[in-house]
Amino acid sequence: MPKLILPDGKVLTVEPGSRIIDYVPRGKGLVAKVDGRLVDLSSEVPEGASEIKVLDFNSPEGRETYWHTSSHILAQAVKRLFPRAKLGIGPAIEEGFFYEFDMEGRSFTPDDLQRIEDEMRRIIKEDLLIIRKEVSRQEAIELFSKMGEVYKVELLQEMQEPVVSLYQQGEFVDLCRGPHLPSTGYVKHIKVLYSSSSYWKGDERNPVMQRVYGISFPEKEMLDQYLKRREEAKKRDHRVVGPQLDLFSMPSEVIGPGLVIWHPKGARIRRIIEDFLVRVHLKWGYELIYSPHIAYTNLWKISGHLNYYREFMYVFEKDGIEHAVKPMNCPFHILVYKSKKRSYRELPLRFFELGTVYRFERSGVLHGLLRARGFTQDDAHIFTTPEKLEEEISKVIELDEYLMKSFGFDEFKVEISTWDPNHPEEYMGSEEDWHRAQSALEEALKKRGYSYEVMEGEAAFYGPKIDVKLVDSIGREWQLSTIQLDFNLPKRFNVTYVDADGSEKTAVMIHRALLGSIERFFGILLEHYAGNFPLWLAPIQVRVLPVSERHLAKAQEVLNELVRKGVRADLDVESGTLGYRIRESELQKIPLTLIIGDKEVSSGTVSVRQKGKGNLGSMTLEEFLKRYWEEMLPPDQRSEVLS
RNA sequence: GCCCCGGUAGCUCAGCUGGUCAGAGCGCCGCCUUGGUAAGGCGGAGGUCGCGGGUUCGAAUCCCGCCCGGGGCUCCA
Repeated sequence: MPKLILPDGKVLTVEPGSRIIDYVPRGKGLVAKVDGRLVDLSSEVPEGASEIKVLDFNSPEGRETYWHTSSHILAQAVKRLFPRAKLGIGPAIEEGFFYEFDMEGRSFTPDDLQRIEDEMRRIIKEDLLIIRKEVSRQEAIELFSKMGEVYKVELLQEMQEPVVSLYQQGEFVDLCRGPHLPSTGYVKHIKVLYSSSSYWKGDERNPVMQRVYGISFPEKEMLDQYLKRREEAKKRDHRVVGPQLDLFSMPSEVIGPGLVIWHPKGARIRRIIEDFLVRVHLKWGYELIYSPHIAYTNLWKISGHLNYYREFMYVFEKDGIEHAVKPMNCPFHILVYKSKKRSYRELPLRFFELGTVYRFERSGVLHGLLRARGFTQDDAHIFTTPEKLEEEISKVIELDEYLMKSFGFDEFKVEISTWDPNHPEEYMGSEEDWHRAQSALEEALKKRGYSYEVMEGEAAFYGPKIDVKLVDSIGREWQLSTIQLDFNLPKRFNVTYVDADGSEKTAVMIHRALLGSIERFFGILLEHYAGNFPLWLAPIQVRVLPVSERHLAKAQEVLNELVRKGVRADLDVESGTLGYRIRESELQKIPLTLIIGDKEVSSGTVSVRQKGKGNLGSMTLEEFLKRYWEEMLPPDQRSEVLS
């Protein structure tokens, strides 16, 4: 007899041929997995089934089904309001769902979206049964042709399957693989978020579709929380906060899109980050190098980049020779390596550069600091022998972990991109190279205790890679570090070393950028902390604030002492009430404010106010410095660091 | 690049069915206030309404082109 496991872990024995939903109290399950196959809750227990798992919103499949059904409700609502809308596709996405429509040149207004949302609520209230039907492909083509759903017909014509499934809820029928919730009433709290245009099948030669995005949850609180998080993310937007705190600007109308100007305070933070990176890399056995910003395009002809990268490069001609601004640093690092004959004894060699590169990204993908045209990579290339590869990867991961934790990120997600073993001909390098490299990556991660996901077939043609995503303070994921093996460039540039037996061998090359780009990382950091940088990164660590002009001299004295000790401090010389100036200090997100008035002058103390914590009372300047000194230093310069 | 939306003072935005439509708040400057832990009061300066062209007696407002920004552009029956 098949057994059925409810989301709460309860196990029931069930009868084949009976409906799964009959064993599941309403609200306790959304979709079922029969021996690993996802099916509708309203389907029957198949003959020969052994295990049926009922899934709820806590499972990825449960959420996906929930959102997928939500997208059908969205489509039904749009069809009711705009009968001439033609259906495109409507999947669940990572968070939420969308459905796209051909609106005959019309686009949705905010008012339309509200009406759609209201209609969706009505459909949910109607609690329409969702019925699966299987028909022949031909039958389906006829049905959708009759309905004028040309896109559905197109999809059907591209399909191979002789039988397809339809899902019907009330008057609405859609071509869909499913599974779906049992009825529209299973969806509880929905919100239409925004609309945008896109192309049918993502191809700009195809008709324009109008996409409507939405989200839904079983609990009101979940929806509220989601909306609050979106709101919070919007408030943290680095493109708003950055200029607000006077850190940087991007006056694109004057200098062009995708380029950054670093203002004094932003430049300070950047310099602190860069100095920290340089010290740490030197400590970890890297050599610091510099390379030029331009070179003959021929250099990238050798590297092979020019062929498929040319449209992203800034190319210009001088003296009849074509030059390019560098879109990457790799070739230069290789040239450093090749400047002399290398012995296996000196490997691994690690070259590090804060390399500023320019890439002509398509205008539509630019996004503040996160996707710019000019940016600086924390780029390194490691040349090693195959024997030392795994240990070297392990070291890189350890360094990555140290850096991320130093910047306040504790949660990571790791992916390994491997080749597609069915198409080895699409990749550079031998099968042996790939197996050794991929297992080196996996072993290194395992040793460091990381769980990871293997993305088969996702590797570049030139080698497998590790990508590290981190999770920020409001739960968003960011792809940052990348550690890539390269079998291609060492061959193209003939990167070799002399081995112990006197033979010349090709070195293994690792590209790695851990922060990715300083600009992008800075943007993420800014959003992660919502501008409240930790003390060691804060552009102004301490503001000295005299209560009145009488106390200015004393305040100046305190400031001088702080500056002499190397603390980044400034003096508030504004007029206005004390309350106003404290507010100003808070809004500027200055971590520490020292207030100096009559009491402090006479007792020789300072009144300490910490951002977010308020008034901490009075203490001597020495006590204050002792208390915060360590925190003001970069992580590698604190006394608890032993290495 | 393509589609949709947008560009008004340093910032956030109102005005936009053509005619006191050059406005508000914040910020800035000045004066008064010298204040004890997140907004004291009064006054003032500040704008080629993104740029160029067109329609009109008249354009921030309507039309066209360009520049720049925002949201998207298979996670996919």
